[in-house]
Amino acid sequence: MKKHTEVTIYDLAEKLNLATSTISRALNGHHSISQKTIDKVKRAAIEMGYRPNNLAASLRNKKTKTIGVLLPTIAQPFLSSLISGVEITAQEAGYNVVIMQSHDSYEEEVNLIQSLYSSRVSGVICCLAMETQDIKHFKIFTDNDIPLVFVDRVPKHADTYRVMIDNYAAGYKATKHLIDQGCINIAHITRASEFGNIYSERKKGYIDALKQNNLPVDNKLIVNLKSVSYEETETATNKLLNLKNRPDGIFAAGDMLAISAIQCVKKRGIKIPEEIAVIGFNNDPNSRIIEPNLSTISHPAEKLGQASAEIILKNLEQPTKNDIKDITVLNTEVIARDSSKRN
Amino acid sequence: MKKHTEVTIYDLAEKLNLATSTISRALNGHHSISQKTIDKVKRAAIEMGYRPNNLAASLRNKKTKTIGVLLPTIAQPFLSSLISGVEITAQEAGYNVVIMQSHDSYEEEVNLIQSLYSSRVSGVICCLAMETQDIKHFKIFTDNDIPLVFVDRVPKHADTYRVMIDNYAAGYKATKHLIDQGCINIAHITRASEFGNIYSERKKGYIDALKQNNLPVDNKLIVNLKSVSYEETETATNKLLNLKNRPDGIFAAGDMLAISAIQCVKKRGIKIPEEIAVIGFNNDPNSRIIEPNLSTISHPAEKLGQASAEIILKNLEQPTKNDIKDITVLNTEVIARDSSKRN
DNA sequence: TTGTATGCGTTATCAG
DNA sequence: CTGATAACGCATACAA
Repeated sequence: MKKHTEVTIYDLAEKLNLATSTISRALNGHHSISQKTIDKVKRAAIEMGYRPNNLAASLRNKKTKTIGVLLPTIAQPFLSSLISGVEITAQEAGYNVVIMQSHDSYEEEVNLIQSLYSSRVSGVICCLAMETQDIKHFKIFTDNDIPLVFVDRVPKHADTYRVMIDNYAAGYKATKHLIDQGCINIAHITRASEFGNIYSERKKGYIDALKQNNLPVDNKLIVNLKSVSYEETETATNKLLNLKNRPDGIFAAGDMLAISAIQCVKKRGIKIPEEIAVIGFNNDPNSRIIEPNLSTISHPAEKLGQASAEIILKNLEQPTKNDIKDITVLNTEVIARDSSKRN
Repeated sequence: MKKHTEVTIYDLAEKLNLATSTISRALNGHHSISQKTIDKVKRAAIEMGYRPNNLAASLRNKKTKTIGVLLPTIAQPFLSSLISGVEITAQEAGYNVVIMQSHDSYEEEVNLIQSLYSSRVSGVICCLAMETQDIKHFKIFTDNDIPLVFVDRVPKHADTYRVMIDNYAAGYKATKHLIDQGCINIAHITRASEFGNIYSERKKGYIDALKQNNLPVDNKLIVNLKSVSYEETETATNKLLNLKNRPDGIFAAGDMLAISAIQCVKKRGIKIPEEIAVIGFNNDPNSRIIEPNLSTISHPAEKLGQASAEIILKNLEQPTKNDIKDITVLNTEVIARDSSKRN
């Protein structure tokens, strides 16, 4: 039997000869209602197939119990792990998660932010699009006291929460690791710098590691790519390999970049790690499949998501009056595998 | 300046000396409103920082313009591509997407389904949890004419839309490919069968391909794993390699299974594809990184997502009175790479 | 073309 | 402990 008619608290009230307010309270286990009534109501609710309408409740309460997540794409191991962390944390607290992809487009990001606001999400977690150069479109959230957390690719100067890793330190560590393996001519493959500047920070770490270890910084060894495609990485790598002073180490700012580089190096018959040591960034699943296994920097994606969600939840429970929006920095470490180990 | 007070159509009405109904219609570009008023209203809306409250509209309209997606996990290349397909299609139509993960648990699936219903999503796309053995928890959607689409891991008998690949045919093709390469003793590594029976279909295809090519079916060559962990796959593979009649081909029902198997085979110093040819399933990014590159079955994940979303959208536009819920079957093909090519 | 009145399903306030 | 009623913000039927 189809019931084309939604069962509401009115129906329950009528059936049980009670007021809707009593039904509502009973359903929510309000303390001022006798256990007897609560039981009676709940039983009837199940019997009649009552399902609460969150929409109505949200409208009334002015809170939706959903967290909006906006990021460049979800089809990337790192980001889908991050979402997973958000989702699990939110779910435990009874929150839903709506996910949107900006596809690294500023325009889409702006539109989706509007849309999230119109949906009256309780909080927002965002990883900026590659294209994004300003964050004025987020003002609507801060203006309306909707907790906002930037994660991973975050603006450098902003009066909002930020959850991230120390990209500078990680870049330093990665480079230092190669130096420790005996590399003295280290190249850096990275992406053209952006507003969220995770890449530029990694690069700074790279440069400082070189300097502090008395190694020269050679701009010809630094490559800024527009995309992460295999082709672009291959030509860039080939260029490096053709240099007079061919690098003996490569620090790639992402695992896919590193993997493409390795594939290219191998094609040329150059030995890894003996002739060129390689380290990537992110600890993608792929890094354990490429041969030799890729050394990389661990990136606590799921924890970033979890931390972001927790900040939102905490703020929703007890809105911070003071404007202290702290920055959460999670730890990273070098994972040394065969692509760099020269024992 | 913070504005702690939401701007509503009432505010606009007051400011412009118009009725709220006029405002509402103007905002929606209703044809019965003069262009002049429309312009005036829209301008004022922007000026005053008006943002539509989707919640209220949804409650009134009884439609939320959001699609619920429930699947085992999003942190898997195949599934995150699928979501991506849903999301892009939905976004174009002005729909939002809420995503939930069952983590392959029946209990979680049931709870989340309730939650989706309570949120009054306009439609639902679901890939069943591994544990799930029945689908009575979805009855609430069909009972209330909320379009429901099962995708990929779908129930065999159900009066709902299904979007999937032909797992039987794909299993057959994969096996036939190995036979064509000269394999005569082909093992099959798969997962313990489930209600959504994608694996059992693939296995049937495998068996029929053997039979129709006059090859014996040997149960010792068929391995059913409980998980996709490397360890479990490794021990299973070792068992196969220790058999008296060692297989000369392996059809793994998933790329990760195939990759683990390859890694194990290589450890033993057995040559791929000369001594053992391997084919996987899904065309995960990983399959192009393992060496030798993994032959596999293409799986149109994003298209599955897109097709599912389109069915939901079409149904929302013009609800199907008749109960014809068709099954959409997308195409797959063999992608032959080095792990199986024995030219 | 515009205005009036009402309801969508809840919850909170205030009374009893 | 329970009940009556208003309000959340919007969109529609009906009137003008």
